[in-house]
Amino acid sequence: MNEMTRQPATLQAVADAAGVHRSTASRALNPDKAHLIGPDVVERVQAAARRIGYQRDELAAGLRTKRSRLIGIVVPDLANLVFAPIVSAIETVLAANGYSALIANAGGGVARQIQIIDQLIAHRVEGVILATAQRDDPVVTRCAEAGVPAVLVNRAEEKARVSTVISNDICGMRLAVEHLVALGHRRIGHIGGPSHLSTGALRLEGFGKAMAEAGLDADAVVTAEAYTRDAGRAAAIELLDRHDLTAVATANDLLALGLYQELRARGLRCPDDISVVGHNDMPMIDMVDPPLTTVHIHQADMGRQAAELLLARIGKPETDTVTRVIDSELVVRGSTAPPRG
Amino acid sequence: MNEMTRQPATLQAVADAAGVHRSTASRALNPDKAHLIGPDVVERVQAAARRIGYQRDELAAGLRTKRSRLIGIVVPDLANLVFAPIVSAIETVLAANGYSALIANAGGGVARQIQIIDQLIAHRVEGVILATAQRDDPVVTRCAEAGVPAVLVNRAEEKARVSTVISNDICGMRLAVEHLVALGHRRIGHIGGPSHLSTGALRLEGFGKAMAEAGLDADAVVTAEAYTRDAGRAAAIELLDRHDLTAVATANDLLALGLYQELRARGLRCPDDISVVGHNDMPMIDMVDPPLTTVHIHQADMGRQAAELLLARIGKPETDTVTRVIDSELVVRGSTAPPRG
DNA sequence: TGACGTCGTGCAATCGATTGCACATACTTT
DNA sequence: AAAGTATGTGCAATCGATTGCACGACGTCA
Repeated sequence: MNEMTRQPATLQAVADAAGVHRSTASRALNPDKAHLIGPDVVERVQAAARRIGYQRDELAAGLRTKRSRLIGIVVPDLANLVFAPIVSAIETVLAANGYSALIANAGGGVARQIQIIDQLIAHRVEGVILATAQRDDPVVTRCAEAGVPAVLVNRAEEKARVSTVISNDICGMRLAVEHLVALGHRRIGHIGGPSHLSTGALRLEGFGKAMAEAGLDADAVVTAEAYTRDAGRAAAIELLDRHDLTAVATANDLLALGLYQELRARGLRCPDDISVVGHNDMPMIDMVDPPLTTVHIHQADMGRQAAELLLARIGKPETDTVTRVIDSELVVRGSTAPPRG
Repeated sequence: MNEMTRQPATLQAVADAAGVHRSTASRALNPDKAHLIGPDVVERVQAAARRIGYQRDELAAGLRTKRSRLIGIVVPDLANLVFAPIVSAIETVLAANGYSALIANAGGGVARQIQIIDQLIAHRVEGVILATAQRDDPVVTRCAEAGVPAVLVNRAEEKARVSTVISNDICGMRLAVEHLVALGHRRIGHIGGPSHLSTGALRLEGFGKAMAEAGLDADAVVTAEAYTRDAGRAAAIELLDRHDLTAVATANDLLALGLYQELRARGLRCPDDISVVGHNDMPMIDMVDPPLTTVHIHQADMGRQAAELLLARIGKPETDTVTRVIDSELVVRGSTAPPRG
């Protein structure tokens, strides 16, 4: 019950307390090497370690072993609800495997992102998970240069240079359109996400394909500047000014909320006047008014798989890069109904 | 343009490239010590560093300097929307000061939390920010033992051992009650948070005081097991079964949502039959049906201040512990109205 | 009894950067 | 011109843990 509060106990202190050399103590404390040491000594060292409250210094150990047990996670914005479940799931998997998560907001532009990734590299992260990927992402390039394994989640690059876990964006948007068509809608518009993001591009593609299959025109399309309510509303204004629609499929729930606001401002009612379908099924979106019909993506599952992919890669660097596409599902709530008349 | 991808450049390599000793290179690259070195040499070293793509190894540097430039953040659940803005703000401040955030989910019990904090300590975090504090928290004790500066955010301990940033829980709840009283409500109930959390205890206290000041009985009180929708609904069932109320003030928005569900199940309408006030004003809560009247707490501000407090403490360890109480504000939306009849 | 394994432990180098100290050079000062 | 003072660099120890190698002790077998 010593007062070990001032100077954290070092391995040398344990060794002294147990009357052995510090290398012996090191081995005794390492499950993988403990068999090299006599059982009685192992016991003695472990007892000493417990007694003086020894805690291994990951920093020092990492210097020698080149293993920081740190994984970097980069998200566009932690406060964005879409990413919370993904990050949470990633962290859980990492923790279960003895890794800690170094999480960074990458709000700003690409320059800032590079800066962030360099910061992570400086901490010798063993790998990174990026939720920020653009269709051609300089950050991925930077990771490759630095030899840091990277995995993409939620957003993909145009050509898959690294392992990636995304939802089936094309298929998801198809579900949305098919649902609207089945309800009897013909004049269907689309509020798309930024085109430099895979989600924006692929969901737009899915929209086009599904509309064509239904024999409908897909010309009522406006692209939002960002995945925000405000950008959604701005896009909605443009879309509604230019087209006479009975339904809109949006690339993202926040965009749908922006559309909600504009509908309300125009005195239009959802779903009576216009049906709306979102995308992502972010937390709480089931509580909005009206409850949003949306495409549910398995965020926790994506996060988990991304983490597992990265850990596998770290364990076996020559592993092939794979792209996992997670199917999404339509969740019908109150924002869609047959068109009037 | 060398292929530096395999072995990351070391300081020694920079020194060699610049034709100086590595200690000189170290100083030339450190803004605080660069003045010790000749301007021309500094220039030469920096050029060399740039040329071979040198990146300082925080791990190795930290070993010597005892500065990891890492801050631990512990939250109950990253996927919980209440914490997202707080964590996001913390991370932003840390990044601006050259620190990185090591974030951990502390879902499980106290044992798991201790394990997590030990993991953080093993990474030699220079400080931790805890959003998990119980009224008497063993994790805080553990930090004190290990000599790691800690700051509490959102939830406080009963006796302030470390600096803390919380919202004015008592006052916030008073605002809620006063609002309901002003509308004409007399029979007002309360769904409280877990009593081992400061938010639960203080908001309950605020409820009692405000009711007393209004000359009303504060006996319609039920405590929820946790801050979740399900626990809120369970508490709502008990509360509604036992009391005939016209309004309920809840300790948390999620609890209010649970109450919403139960009201709907019973065919009661909000605010026509029962008014509801939430607490926290979490993201998106303005979009629920009906839009929730709630007490807005300045989450980003709290996160920012917590981070600043911690950084100040790290810079100057003898700093006094302070408790910052951030005033909250009532946001009136659609879930409150005068009682009928 | 001597050669040879095996097993357990200690020694010392190593990871990469930082820093107190010593030393050499140049520049004042009297 | 000698002594004294900046000024700029190099040397080597240091942070804490890991690990290849060597060495001593013990046991076995011939």
